[in-house]
Amino acid sequence: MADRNQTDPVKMEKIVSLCKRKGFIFQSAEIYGGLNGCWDYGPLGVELKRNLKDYWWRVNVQERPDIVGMDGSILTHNSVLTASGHVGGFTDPLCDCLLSKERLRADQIPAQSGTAFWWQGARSADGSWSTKKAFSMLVPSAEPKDAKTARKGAAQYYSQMAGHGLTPADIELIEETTEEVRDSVRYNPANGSLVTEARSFNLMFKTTIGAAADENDPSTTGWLRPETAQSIFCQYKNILDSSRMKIPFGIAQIGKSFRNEINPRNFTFRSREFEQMEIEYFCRPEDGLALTDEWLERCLVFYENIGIPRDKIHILDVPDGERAFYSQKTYDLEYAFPFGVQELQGIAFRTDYDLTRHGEGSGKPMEYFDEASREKFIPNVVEPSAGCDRTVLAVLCEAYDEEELGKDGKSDIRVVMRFHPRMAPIKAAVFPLLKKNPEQVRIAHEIEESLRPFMNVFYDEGGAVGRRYRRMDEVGTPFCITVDFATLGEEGEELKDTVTIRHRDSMEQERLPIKELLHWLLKRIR
RNA sequence: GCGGAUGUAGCUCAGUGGUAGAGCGCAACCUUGCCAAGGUUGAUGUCGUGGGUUCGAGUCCCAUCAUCCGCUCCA
Repeated sequence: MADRNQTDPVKMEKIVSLCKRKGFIFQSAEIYGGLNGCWDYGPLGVELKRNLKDYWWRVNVQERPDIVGMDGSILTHNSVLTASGHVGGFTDPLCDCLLSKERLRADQIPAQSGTAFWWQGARSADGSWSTKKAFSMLVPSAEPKDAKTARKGAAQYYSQMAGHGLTPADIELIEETTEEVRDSVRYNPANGSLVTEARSFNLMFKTTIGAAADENDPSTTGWLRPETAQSIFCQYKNILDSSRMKIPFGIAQIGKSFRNEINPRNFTFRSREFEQMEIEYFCRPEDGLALTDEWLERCLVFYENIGIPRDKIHILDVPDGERAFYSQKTYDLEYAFPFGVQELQGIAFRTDYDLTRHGEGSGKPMEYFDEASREKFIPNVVEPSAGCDRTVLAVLCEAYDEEELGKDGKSDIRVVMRFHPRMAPIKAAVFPLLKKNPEQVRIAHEIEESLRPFMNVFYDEGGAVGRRYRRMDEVGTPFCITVDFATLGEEGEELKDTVTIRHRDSMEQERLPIKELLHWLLKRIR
């Protein structure tokens, strides 16, 4: 297995560049400077993502009698996320000490009074280094206002100086001023250093519902959902009653979720707005562990079927102490992205935690009555939860390939997106060999029109045919169909009404009658 | 959030205070009987954004936004 920390920034840059150049993924609001953590899918990207979602839905919902789908609202009732623990669990105001870098609870810093020393920056005596970073240090009233005490504030500047081969003795503080402060909570009691502004660490997007809503009134507070799971839990009873499902059964959902990530990173991998593909599979408590393993296997098969081989998925059996407290078993499925090994999806046995919380929060019964055993119990749940955008990104990374095709001593690098045909945004391209030949053009258009109702096809007649093949390689089109002189019957009656099919991966060609094309393609792209 | 770097055409980048550039790509035409870069012509720039210094700023200064790398964080 490859080193977990191995990265390939150059490859990642090439993928990001190709995504923009060919219309897969753009930065959101790019013309206004970009919106941090948000991305837009272009014409090819949306086809790719739709292919992924459609295939996932087909495999996990339509082809299974024991799973049904739903599509919940994104705006979420305050009580739902209060009951789930999302609202109360993580809203402490936190700040960072500028000196020690430790993280402090802002509401637990005692008010202090004393003299604050301010500097607008620092420089070395010989002028070889300087910084204009402002810094402040509090000397509490109880201590003598000794310049040496205050000077320790220069420690803030030490780490930067060290990089320039300087020692603290060389430092010269710029524009030292003092200020008497009373009952301030902006200083770390442990070392006197200024702390950053307190920030709330709730990662959810809060909003108000209703035009006259009050931001501080809990009854009009709403949230953009941080996961799709909660609406499944909330509707579990309605779905059970209306669909006549019996345990074990699952509810699937694909949809947008939102997290106000502190630090979006790595292209679309960590976005503030993202799409999830989740299943909550309800079962008897004693079946949860075995089902978790079953789902692990199913998920691995799914990834194989979208072009990510089994040996590229790292299975992390999350150990005790690192799992969420309510989970008895969690697998993280990871993929070696060019920026490191990162989580694609989780499979968690969440016990009866969620339904119990919503039962308590709503006061509504969540029990299931099992006719066979005459038992009443709160179903347990196994949750395979995949990130849709992350999977698209993994598919892109896995597909990206460069092939050396040097000829006559000249270097020629072919960039190919080796998508599985069922994921490819464009399934087939149709070319006339020569655009000046009206018959070839006519037949090529006829083929294009005959395929279009069944798949995304692309017609092109510009430039040499080899160039058109290469353009299709770069966007991962698996098949190119070329109408040539043989199609017209100029090379014998037996080749009349046949075309060449050129394969993206091998660059090899074969001949096929036009009337067999549709069937031939459908078999390969489904 | 912290530290470092970067931001100029669709992409990759050059431009060191004095008229905005190249390669590739793209469009049109020519050429082309099956695997890119042959010929001719052409289009595309708030030099990330906003201030400042200057007679003059892509270039210097400040702020801001975004991206990348390393920490941190990820209920």
